Amino acid sequence: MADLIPALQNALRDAVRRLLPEPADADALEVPVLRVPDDKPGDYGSPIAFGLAKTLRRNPAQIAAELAAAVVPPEGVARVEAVGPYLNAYVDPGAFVRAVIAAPLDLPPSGRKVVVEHTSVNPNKEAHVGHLRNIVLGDAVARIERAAGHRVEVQNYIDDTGRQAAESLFAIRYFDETPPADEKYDHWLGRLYVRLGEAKERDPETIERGVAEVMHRLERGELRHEVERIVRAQLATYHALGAEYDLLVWESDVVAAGFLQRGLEVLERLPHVTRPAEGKFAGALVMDVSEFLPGLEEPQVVLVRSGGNAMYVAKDIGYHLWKVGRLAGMAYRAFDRQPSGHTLWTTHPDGAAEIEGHDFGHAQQAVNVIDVRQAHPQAIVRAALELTRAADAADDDTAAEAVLHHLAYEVVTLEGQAMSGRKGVTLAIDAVLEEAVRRARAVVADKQPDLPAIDDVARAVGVGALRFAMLKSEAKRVIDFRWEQALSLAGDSAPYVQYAHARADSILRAASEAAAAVRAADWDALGPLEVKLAQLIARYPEVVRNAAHDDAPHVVAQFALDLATAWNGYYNHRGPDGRPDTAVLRAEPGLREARLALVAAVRDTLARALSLLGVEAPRQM
RNA sequence: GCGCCCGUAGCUCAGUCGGAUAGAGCGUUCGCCUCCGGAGCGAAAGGCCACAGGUUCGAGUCCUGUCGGGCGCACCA
Repeated sequence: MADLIPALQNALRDAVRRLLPEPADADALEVPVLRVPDDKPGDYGSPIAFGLAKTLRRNPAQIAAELAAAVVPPEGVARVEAVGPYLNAYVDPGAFVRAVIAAPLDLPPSGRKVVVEHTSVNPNKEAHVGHLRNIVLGDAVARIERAAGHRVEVQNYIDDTGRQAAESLFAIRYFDETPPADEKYDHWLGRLYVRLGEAKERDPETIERGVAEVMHRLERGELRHEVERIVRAQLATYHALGAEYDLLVWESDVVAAGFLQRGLEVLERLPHVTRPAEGKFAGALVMDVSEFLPGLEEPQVVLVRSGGNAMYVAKDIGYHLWKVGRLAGMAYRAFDRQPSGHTLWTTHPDGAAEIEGHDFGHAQQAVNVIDVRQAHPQAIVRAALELTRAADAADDDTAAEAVLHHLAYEVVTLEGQAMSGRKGVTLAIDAVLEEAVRRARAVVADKQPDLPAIDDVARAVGVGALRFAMLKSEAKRVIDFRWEQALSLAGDSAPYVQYAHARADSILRAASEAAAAVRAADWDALGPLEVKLAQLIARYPEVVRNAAHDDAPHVVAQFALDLATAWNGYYNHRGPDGRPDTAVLRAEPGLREARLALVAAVRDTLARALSLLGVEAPRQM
């Protein structure tokens, strides 16, 4: 609960003030308050006496005892007592649980806008398990940032002028094949791409010439329609995973909008960006990034080669200057209608500069979900953004604070092997999805054969299990993808949480069906078991804040597991006599209503946490 | 060589930005449906939190070093 802890901190601070020779010293005092371990008495505790022991030069346990005597418990706290050197508070169960249930789950709007870029798969083949982590992570981060009160725009960058797209498109002509009706377009293209790689050994000149020509056509935007076809096929996969986007950003449009040139003009005004007349960088445009990347052997980064060609980072910098509102001049139009009904927009040469109700870019923060191997180039983009911001702040202190957070996630290996598209050590997301849903369906059919919407449930469970497996541990952890582990339906998994949710919902359903004599809740009948559950629910806003601050979905996943575990434990709890003592529906009137309210809060909080991870919470499973 | 990340139970991972006797899942062993969903619950076993110093009343958490593993260090994208 939001205000109980500050109230407790204030009460403790007041007590300290009475104890100190210089009462003013207490004003700035930090009062740590934590939940007490399960085997210790009390609900919230503070180690405040430790810190005071030093300045007072006295035994902390003694100080704790004196503070306990001096403290005036705030509303909602029954009493405060010393437990050794700790100061533990017992909340008043009725008041506490009621307050937790009444507290809003939503965080207030921040007024900040965050652009989350993720997916950004090359438009030349089907997405594989390596991309899976990116998509799921990015999607969850977007949901979490939104829940934290920020305006969020999800961008998916389409590298339509790259070599990979060119190779795939050229392969169609080279092998002169037409896509089969029974194979997804991106899968078919991926196969041609691999075949072309093999054919290069036999016929290098023709292929090299052909690919180069396709690249030029791509740059001129002549093959837009062909690339769009690939992108649409890939989008079907992302949508099946539950991910949606706000805007596709095409590299050819970034270039056509002049962001490369204009970005370079912005950079050239910086003292860090120079054009050496001699030395190894003679004729090139370079940027000194030593301020941001200390310890580099070579602090100069080439932006434009001495031959005049721009490096890729330069394009990326231009793109990012637009993201944070330093450049404008892009055109947009609708691309697709996504499963939720949300329109997916795209940049487009024939689009409109203004779209009613949309203000693309102009973010205060950019989050880039890109694997850790890109850490270097990302740091360079970030350095460029920081440098331009610093330059602006010098003569205009209203310059927006724009920060780039590179969410660097580790790679996914496949059964211990490094993933490699070329070598064919790869696994398509579509195949994994199919298998996940198939396995989930078998379990659902076994456990709940009479379930009405069995296919929907199997999908929710299968996809949920997969997403959860990608999200439950930190991004910087290497994930080795293994079937039985990723699709586990037991233990630390989405189905475990979903099951807890469905169980709560089934109680609430039964209650509403039997709603004959509804009493007013008797909050005072609640006890310590309910407090433990409510304490977890009360953490939710803090969990969202922390997860958003660090762009760390695993924080939410771990919370969902904790809450589900606590709820399952409560549900199965037995009293000293060995009999269940937490029955909800069969509890006495009054207590029953209070418990029902708590169960509803459990269910809603579980559903909310799962939704932040993009995991559905079926009412039955 | 330089830089970043990781080292916690047999395996896979958490650990509330320094607090109480380090927690889960999987696996192993033993229990629990005359009771609201057993995809569940309870219990047992399993740990020099890589190692060595340091800071602190207090270190898995912060600092330094060592060892082991991963990744990155282009006028490539």
